[in-house]
This record gives sequence, C-alpha cells and structure tokens, in this order.
Amino acid sequence: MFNTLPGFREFYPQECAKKNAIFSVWKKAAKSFGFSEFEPPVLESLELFTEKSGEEIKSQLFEFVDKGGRAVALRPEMTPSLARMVGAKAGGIRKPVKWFCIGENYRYERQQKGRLRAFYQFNADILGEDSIAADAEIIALLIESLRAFGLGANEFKLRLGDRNLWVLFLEALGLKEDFIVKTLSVVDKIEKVSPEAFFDMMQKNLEGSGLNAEEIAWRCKDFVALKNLESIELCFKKTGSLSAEFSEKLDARIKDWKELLALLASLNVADFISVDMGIVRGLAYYTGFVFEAFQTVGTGRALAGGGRYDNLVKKLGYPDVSAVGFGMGDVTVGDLLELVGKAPSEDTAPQVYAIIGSETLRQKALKVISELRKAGIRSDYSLKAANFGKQFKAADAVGAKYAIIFAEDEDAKAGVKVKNLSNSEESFVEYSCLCELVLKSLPQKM
RNA sequence: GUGGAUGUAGCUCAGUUGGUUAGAGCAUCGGAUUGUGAUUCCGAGGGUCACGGGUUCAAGUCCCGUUAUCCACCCCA
Repeated sequence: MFNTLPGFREFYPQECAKKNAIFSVWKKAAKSFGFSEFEPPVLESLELFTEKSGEEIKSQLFEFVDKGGRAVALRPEMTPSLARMVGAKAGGIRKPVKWFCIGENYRYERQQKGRLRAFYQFNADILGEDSIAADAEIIALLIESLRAFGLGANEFKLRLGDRNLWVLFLEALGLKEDFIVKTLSVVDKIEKVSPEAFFDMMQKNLEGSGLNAEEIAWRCKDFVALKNLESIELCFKKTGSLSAEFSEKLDARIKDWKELLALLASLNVADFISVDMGIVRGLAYYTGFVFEAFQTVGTGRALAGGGRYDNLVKKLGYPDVSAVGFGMGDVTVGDLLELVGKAPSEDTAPQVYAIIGSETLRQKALKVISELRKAGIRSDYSLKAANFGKQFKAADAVGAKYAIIFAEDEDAKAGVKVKNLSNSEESFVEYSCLCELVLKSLPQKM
C-alpha cells in the first residue's frame, strides 16, 4: 500500500471542512480591508529563492532539475513570487497594491509539531506605499484576521519591534554597517539560547571589529528588554553624547513610532500590541518595523510574523517598490483554535434528505430534489431502494436537518411529509410550496 | 543533518516471566424492521502485530537493521 510522504497532510472531508472554514475567515478579513486575492505558481525557478535568501536556502527547498534542464523549486513562501508579479508591472499598477493570497508552501525540513513539509499560509502585503499608514494597516489586518475567529487579547499578542531603531542603537555603540546586519541575526537568537551561548555568538560575530564584544552583548541584552518608547529614548541617552545628525534621525524615528501607535489605536487594535525590541526577525531583508504574533496560551508559539521589506523588489531586479507584509500559518492557528475550543468548521451536511418510501415515486422525488438543489438547498437521498428505517438512519448519519418523505398516501394529496429531524415535528406540504417553505425554514446562509 | 521515545483492526487501546486459532470499545456493513432516525437487540467483515533479518523447540513479546510518527536540536522565509 501507499502512505503520504513525510510532512504532507491529506484532508479527509472533516478536516477539509475545518481548513476551508479557516480560509474563509481569512479571506473575509482581507477583503474587508480592501485587499485583492492573487495566486502565484507553485513551482518557480530556483534562482528566485536563492536570489532573495542566499544559496544556503537550497537545503531547505524541494528543488530539482526539470526535464527541460531548468533548476526549479516548489515555493517555500509567497513573497518572492509576489515581488516578481508586482515588480513586473511596477510602472503600470495602481498603488498602493493591497494583495493577499492563501496557498500551500513547501519546505524540505524534518517535521515536528506545528511544522510540516507542506503547509498553507495566509499572506497579505502592501506594496508601493512607504508611509507608516501601510504598516498600521498590515498590522491591523493581522490582528483582525485572528480576532475574526473569536480570539481575544488574552489569547494572543502582537509584539512590535523595529530594525531601524536597532540599527541606530548599534551605530551608537560604534558598529559599522557590515557588522550591524550580522549582529541583528545574533540578537534575534537572544531569547532562544542561553546567556553563555549568546555571549559566545556575539564574540565570534564581532571578531575583527575592534569592539568589546562582552560590553556590546550586555548593552544588547538591555535593549532587547525594552518594552516602551520612553525607556528606549532613555537607553539611547545612556550611550553617551549623540551627534546632532544622529539625534535628528532618532527623533524622527520616535515620531514614526508615535504615529504608528496612534494609528493602531484608531484602528482599534491597540489592546493586542506590545512594544518589544526583542523582535528583530532573523532575515536580513527586513528594513523597518517588524512584528510577530504569539499565542499567550498553551505553548506560546508564533502564529504569524512580518514586517517592512523595502529593498526586496529592487534586489530581484525590478524598480524600487516599498513593501510591508505578513504571513500566517494554518497549522499553528488551527492548533490554537483547537486548544481554546474555537475551531470553526464549514457546514457541509445536507439540509434536506429525501426518504423515498416507494420506488414508484423515485422519479417524482428526483424532480423535486432537482428543484431544491436549483434553489441552493443542499439535498441528498438514498441511491438505492431501502426501507424507511434505513433511509432515516442515513438521513441522521449525514446530519440532515429535514427529511422529506415521498410516500403513496401523501402523493395522493400531491405533497410530502416534512420532518424536522432535530425535534421530530412533522407536517404535510404540497409539492408546489415545498421549495419556498424549506427556504423559509432554513434562513441561514447556504 | 544530530539525538531520544514510540509503532498491535479505520480510530482509541488491552495482550501476563516468550507458549495453542491476537482481543475489547467505537466506527463500518448486514439483519431483527416493506411508514420513521438520533436512543434497542443480534450478527458479520476487517490484522503480513510498521518492514526486514537474528536468537529460540516456540516471538506481538527478546536482539539488530530499516522505515514512519512524535519530541528535542539545527533551521525557521
């Protein structure tokens, strides 16, 4: 027999209904923010991903040479494809571009909880708008996309950091540009490794910089712990005398922060936000505000992450287009919803199950069923002759709301008996009124 | 890529110091039941005990290898 490949899921109808329900919540949220859906290809040229993330990424890709000799890879993320699609039409596309996408991504990794080799991700991005308003809009959408499941501020939080402030801070400590980016990826690990390991990494990282690695490490540890703007400003003052030019840059960025927080408050998501310099994101291409959403119950895993990446489109060889976006995985979100008992599921059960009491009435029943279906009512029936008990059992097993009974006695009166399967109430309905009546008693959406 | 734990029916699990034909509940299918389900009773099907090798008179049980899953690393776009 055959098994699924490691890390790949298959969705039986019940799981598929849950997955679809999550997707439709995401879609609805994105559309309510004025985002349009797009869809890039699943298979891309390998180079698109190595260009963005470096050759090392290959070890984590499903990559191979196709029959035409092309080096290709299954997409591990959507962002490079998005950057290409927007970049290719950069001149002729109306800004801001507000696009979202739900698609399966593939990563060749050893699987563990919440991390598979194939997983769906909800991505939303704004391109061509470099104002703080775009950052606020993206962050608000991220939060509303989770809140739409009924999740509250006691269940998840968004930690908001800033690579610009980090760059300024490291500059103030005397680091030169090429050391700054490297140092940021070390700082990203600070919460995940022991203090000793962190000092070691910093030592190695700053080799040849002529700086005191231990002192820098301590200062970074302080900075990571900062959770509000006032203490951040204070921390800068402690680094010593700042040049007028530097102070100006710092003041401008603090002003950006205040603007962003004000916008987020107006967008009604302030409760979910915490200022947190511990968020820097490992990736070199992030350029400004960065953020991660974490569940605050259970394992405290990351649910979504993102930030500003103004240089990516240009790096891929297209015009300079600024960008900010996030990605959210279906596995971690689904696990959290399961944990707190808020997992939604699509209702796929038939609304009506026809009981065909006599085979002589099958033709007539099918005609009525066909009418019901045309009216958008989910309708089902037994494909083979069976007695009443069997058919009722089947109606119950598939979760139907109503049974409509086709039988000689009722047919003589040109109608059917309709039975509400949840309270066992029965009534006689003429064929001509059936559609209307069923629609009326099923006012909820189809 | 590294380390640890686990693998018995579709699912959840029993299975004694190694000992005859590997069990249960749920689920599935059939019947009681040719005008009524969710809530009755009876029955049936379903197993290469993950796969391969070894030890033994005898292996689901012990040993080795492989594979898969889970967990922890690495990495995390």
